Amino acid sequence: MNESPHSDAYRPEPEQELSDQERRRREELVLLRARGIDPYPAEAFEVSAHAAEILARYRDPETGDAEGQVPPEARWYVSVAGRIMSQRIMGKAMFFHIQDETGRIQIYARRDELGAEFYDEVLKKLFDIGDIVGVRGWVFRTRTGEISVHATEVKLLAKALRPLPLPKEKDGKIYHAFRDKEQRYRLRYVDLIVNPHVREVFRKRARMIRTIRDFLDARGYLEVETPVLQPIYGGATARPFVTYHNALDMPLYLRIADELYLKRLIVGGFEGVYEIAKDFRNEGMSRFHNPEFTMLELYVAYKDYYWMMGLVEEMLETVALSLHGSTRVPVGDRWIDFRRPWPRVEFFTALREATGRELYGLSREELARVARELGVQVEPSMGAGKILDELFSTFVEPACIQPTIVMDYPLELSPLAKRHRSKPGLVERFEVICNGKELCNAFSELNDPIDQRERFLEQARLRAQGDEEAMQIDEDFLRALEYGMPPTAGLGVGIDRLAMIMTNQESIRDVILFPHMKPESASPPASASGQQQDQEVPC
RNA sequence: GAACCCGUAGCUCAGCUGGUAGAGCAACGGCCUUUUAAGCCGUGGGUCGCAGGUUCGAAUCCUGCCGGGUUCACCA
Repeated sequence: MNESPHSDAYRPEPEQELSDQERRRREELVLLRARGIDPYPAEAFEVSAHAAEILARYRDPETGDAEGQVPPEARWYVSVAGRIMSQRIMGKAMFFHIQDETGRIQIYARRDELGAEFYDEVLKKLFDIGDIVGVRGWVFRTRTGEISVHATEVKLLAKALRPLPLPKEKDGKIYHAFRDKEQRYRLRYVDLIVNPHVREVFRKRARMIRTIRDFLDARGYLEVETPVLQPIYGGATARPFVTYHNALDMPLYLRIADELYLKRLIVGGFEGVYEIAKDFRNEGMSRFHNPEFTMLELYVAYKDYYWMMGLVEEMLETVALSLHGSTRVPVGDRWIDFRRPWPRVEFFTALREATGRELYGLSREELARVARELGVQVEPSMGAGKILDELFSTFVEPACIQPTIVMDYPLELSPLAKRHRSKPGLVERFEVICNGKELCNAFSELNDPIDQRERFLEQARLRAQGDEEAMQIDEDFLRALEYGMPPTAGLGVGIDRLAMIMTNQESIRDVILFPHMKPESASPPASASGQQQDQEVPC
């Protein structure tokens, strides 16, 4: 790796900046080396067992008797590695816990077995909570019943120079937990070390995605990768991040959706394609929004949105069963039940039930008047679609806690969806609303190239009127449609929001390992205001 | 982008109608060979987010800035 110039913000300051605990740990490095102990040894440490495995296997009362009752030749010797998480030193013997990926196991170490000098001068004085060690020894059960490893060797594998914000625990209750959100998100590695439930959230998230992938693969759909850098962004209404390609001397956009590329693949003859990937939207941040977020998009040829409803129901029910062993998922102080089938309600019916007003067929002016009567602010720039969208998210969405399929959206809101087969002014589109938020969005895809061009032109008109989020005309996509796309059903699922529900987390930051944060220290890189940065970046 | 709340030791927090900082855990020294929020005795550690202002005196009051949280707006 190159030597790169540190910015002032990140250059570590010498001694004075360090806390007393950090200074002491750095001094210990010197003392360790003086004794011939490398605090960062190169060689591998062979691990023969993990904490959870030891606890599980030794639970057997036949082998789980107190030390001394298992003859030496019958002992189970193990080699474990992990981070020291607690220490109790009692003169000539000590206990400590180490934590590996699976959990914690207690270690018992005695001076008369490890050597007086090593025990007194190294283990007691130079090993700290947070250090990573390897331990060899045999498994036994202590007088108080805790399954532990009786150490015959303790080896330092990596010295920790910073103290851990360690919570205390008694009778299952956690004291002084590390819970400052800013610190937890910025120092996610520390969060993961000291907060086991955080590790569990991300294991569940991984299992969720694995389940979805297996579900789609089992049906023969092809997982693909499409461009993140796009010359024209499309597939959703949102403001993009702009970047710059130096060699081509042109701006590029980070994708806001995969949709238009995946449909090109359907034109190309694949009959089912999906992508689970990051999209990027240059919008505000909140506990439901991160600038980069994960989306599943799926397109299946020769299907329509009715078929897709069934698929989504089955897929999310499968996810719930996989993670919870039940279709019922705890979210906050209630349960969400993904058991099929879910209620289905038409967009305008839902609005009518929520507001007591019939809005289907009303003109823009009539909608604006009704909206104002209902206390919803209407800007002059808002079209009919925008007003309906506003009413929907005010009156319908928050009330949908259990998974609900809302179908048949107004045409103006859906420039990529096919016109409804029988209802004028509507499109064959549905959303799954769950826990008061949109979770999925799906249509019978618009495959009429002439109609698609008209929809794009309408978007262009909105854009000309100042709607920054209106879609751009993508001539290449239109060309692809002109070659002919089979009737196709498409689906988008917000993976982060699904993860929030499935892991019972209130903020999207709790299901994204490294959520976006403002820089810690004052000055962001100069010229951050411009989006046409073309400085050479050394790499 | 707006409103409200928050920022004190490594962590969790107290102190805030002004008088130059405290607790528990963590750390350091000592005792302790089955402890587990180990225990007992002793010790150190903070330019109270940053910068200004008011005042004899500011962690405390005022202003601005930085960062975070929540709600709203935009959106998924």
